[in-house]
Amino acid sequence: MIDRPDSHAEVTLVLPDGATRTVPAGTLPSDVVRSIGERLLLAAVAVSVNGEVQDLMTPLRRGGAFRVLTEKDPEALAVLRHSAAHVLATAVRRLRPEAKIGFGPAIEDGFYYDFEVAHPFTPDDLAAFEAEMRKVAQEKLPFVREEVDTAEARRRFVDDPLKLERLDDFTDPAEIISTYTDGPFVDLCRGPHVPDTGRLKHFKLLSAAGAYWRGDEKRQMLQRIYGTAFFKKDELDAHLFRLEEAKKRDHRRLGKELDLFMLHPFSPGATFWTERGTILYNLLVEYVRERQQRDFAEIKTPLLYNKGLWELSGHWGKYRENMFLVLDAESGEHDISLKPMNCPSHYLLYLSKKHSYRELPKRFVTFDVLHRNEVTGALSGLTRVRQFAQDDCHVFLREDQITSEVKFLMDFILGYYESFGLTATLKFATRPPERVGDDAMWDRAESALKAALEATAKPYQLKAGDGAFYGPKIDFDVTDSIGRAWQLGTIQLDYAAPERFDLTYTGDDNTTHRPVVIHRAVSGSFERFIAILIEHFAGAFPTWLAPEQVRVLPITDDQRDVAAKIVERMLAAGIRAHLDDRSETLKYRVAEGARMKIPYMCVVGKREAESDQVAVNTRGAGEGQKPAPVPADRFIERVRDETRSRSLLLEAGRAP
RNA sequence: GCUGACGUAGCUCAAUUGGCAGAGCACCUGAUUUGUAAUCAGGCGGUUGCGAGUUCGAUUCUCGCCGUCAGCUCCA
Repeated sequence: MIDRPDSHAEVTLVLPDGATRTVPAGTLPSDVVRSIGERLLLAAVAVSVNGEVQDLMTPLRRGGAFRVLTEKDPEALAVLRHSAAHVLATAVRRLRPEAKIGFGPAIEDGFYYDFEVAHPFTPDDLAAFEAEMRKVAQEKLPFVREEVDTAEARRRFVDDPLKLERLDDFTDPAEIISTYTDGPFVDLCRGPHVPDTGRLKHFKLLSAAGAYWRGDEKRQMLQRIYGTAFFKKDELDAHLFRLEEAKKRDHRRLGKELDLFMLHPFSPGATFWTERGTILYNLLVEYVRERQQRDFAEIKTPLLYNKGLWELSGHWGKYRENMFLVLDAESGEHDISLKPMNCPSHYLLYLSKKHSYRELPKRFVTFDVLHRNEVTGALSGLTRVRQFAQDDCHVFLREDQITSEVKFLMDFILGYYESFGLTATLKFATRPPERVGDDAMWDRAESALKAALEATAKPYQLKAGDGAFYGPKIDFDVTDSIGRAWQLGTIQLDYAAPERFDLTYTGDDNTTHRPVVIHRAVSGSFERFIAILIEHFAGAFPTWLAPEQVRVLPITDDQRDVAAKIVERMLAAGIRAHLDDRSETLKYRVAEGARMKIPYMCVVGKREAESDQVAVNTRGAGEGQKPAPVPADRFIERVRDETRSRSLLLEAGRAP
C-alpha cells in the first residue's frame, strides 16, 4: 500500500439515521460496516460515500454521507456487473491463457469484456466460459484490492500490452493506480467490486462480437463478450423474457407479418413499400404537412447536382465517401451526385431572391428523397438505410430570434411525438474542439439553445463537445425494441453555412446582414420513424394510421350483399375498409384479422343485416369478446371521428 | 468498412459422419355456408443466395462474391 499524505487524518461518516462515526482515513468500509452489524456486512455489496459508490475494500479517504448498499439498491447492480466482467475474464484466462485483456466495464443492462485473441470466440466457447464462470463463482474468491505505483503496475501487466498502454494514461503521480485480484486473475481496475465472486449467482453470456481497441477503427479488433447479471433469478429471467418479447415487436419482423415493406438484395438499404406500407407512409407525410401548413413553406428541389454545389457546401471534401456519384456521360467523370442532404439546395433557393428582415424567420421544408452511401455493416432494417426522406426544415433567421425560434421548434417536435405517445430523450450537444466561429458566437448560440431547452422543463443530457462543427444542437433520441437509441428529431444551429453561401438579408437599417440557419428534422427520416412507430405500437396502429381500418365479415353468403354495401358506405366515408367474404369459417377470418392487427372487424350476420347494424370486434379486447351490435351509421361516424382526431384509443366499437 | 454467425418453397423451419430435398402455413382447385382467434380434401410450388473447387456423388467440405443479423466504426 502506498502511503498517502492524507492517511493520518480522520474522516467523519454520517449514517442515514444521523449518527456519525469518525475513523482514521484509510479505514476500510468493511470495518465500518462490521461495526454497524455483522449481518449487515454479509448483506453489503458496496457503500456510498457522499453519493459516490465505492467498494468495501477501498480505504476511506473522505468523509460525508455514508450509506451501505445492499442488493436492493440500484447502484449495487452496476457493481455486481462490473465484477461479473472480471469473473468472465477469470474464466477466459483459465481456458484461454493466451488471451490479452482489454477493458471490461458494466454497461446498461449488463457488462462486457474485451479480449485480444488469435482466434475469435465461438458460441461453444461462450458456453464453456459461462460454465467456468459458475465454477469461479462457486469458489467464492475474494476480490483483493491493492494500490500500487506505476513501476509495480507495469511489472504486473508485463504480459498484457493493452493494460500497459492504459498505464500510459496515468501521468498524474497523485492518481491512485489500483489492481483487483480474484484467484488467479489480476486486473488493472479502479473498482468498485463486490466482496467476492460468490456474490455472482444469476448471469448469462449473451453474445460475442468484434470491437476496435479503444473504439478506433485504425487499431486492432478485439473480441468482445457481452453478458448480463442480476442479484435475483427472477430478475434475470424477466430480463431474458423481455429480450424475447422485444424480438416480437422488431419492425423487421412485423414489417413482414403485416405486409408493410420489404428489402431486396438488388437495392440494399432502400425500402420497397407495399401497398399497406405506402398508405402508412403517406399518412405520416400528410400529417406532418398538415402540422406544418401554417408556419412553414414547403419546397421541392432537384435530387442530382453537379459537384460545384458540393464543393461550395464542403461536402465534396468531407462527405464524398458517403455520396452516390453519377457518371457524367459527356465529361466521363463522376462529377454529379445524388443529394445526401437538403441544405445546400435550400440555400440556393434562398439566394434566388433578396430577403428582408421582415420575412424572417423563413422556414423551408421538404420531403425530398436523400441518398447516403452508408457502409454495408451500418445498414439495419429501416433504422439505417441508404435512401430515405426526412421531414427536413431549414430556418433562416436573425440572431436575435434564436431563442424564440428554438422554443417554437421544440414545442413543434415534442408536440408531434406526444401525438403518438412517444417519449424522446433530449440531448444537448455543445461546441466541439474543432469548430468555426468565435467563442462569443458559441456562447450566444449555446445559451439560446439552453434557454429554450430549460423552458420545456424536460430533463436533458448534456453532451459536451458533441456539437456539429458549425453549431450546437439538440437531438431527440428514442430507443427501438431491443434498446438501441436512434436519433429522430434534431435542432442544429449553423453559423458556417450562411458564410459559405453568402446568405444575406436586408435589416431595418437598410444594410446587409448575415442570417443564422437552423437545421431541423422531426421524424428524422420517415423510414426510421416508421420503424420506431411499428415497434412503439407493436404493429397495432391507432385507427388513423392503420393501413386497413375496418374489415367486414359476412357470416354466410346470405349477408354478402348487405356487407358489401356497408363496405361501400365506409369507403364513401373515407374509411379504409375491406370485405372478407371468403368461404372460410368466421373463426378463421376473425383470427386472421386479429393477426393482421386490424382495429375493427365488423361481423354481419342475419340479425345485423336485418337491422343495418354491425357487430364490432375491437382489436385488443381479447379472445372471446362478445361484441354488441352497433348501428352501421353510428359506427361509421365514430371511426371517422376517431380518424379525424387521430385518437390513439379504439373506441368506435363501444356499445351505443 | 472491420470481427463473427447465418442464407433451404412466398413465410416459419426440418433434412441422421457427403448418398433421390421435406413439413406446416400461404397460394390454387373442389367440398363446406359457417355467430367470433386456424373446416376438410387435393394440387402447385426448389439449379438449396450466386460462382468456382474437391468428390463417383455437395444443402452438407473448401475458396470467392452478394445479402442478412449482432457488435465495433460511422450516422437521420
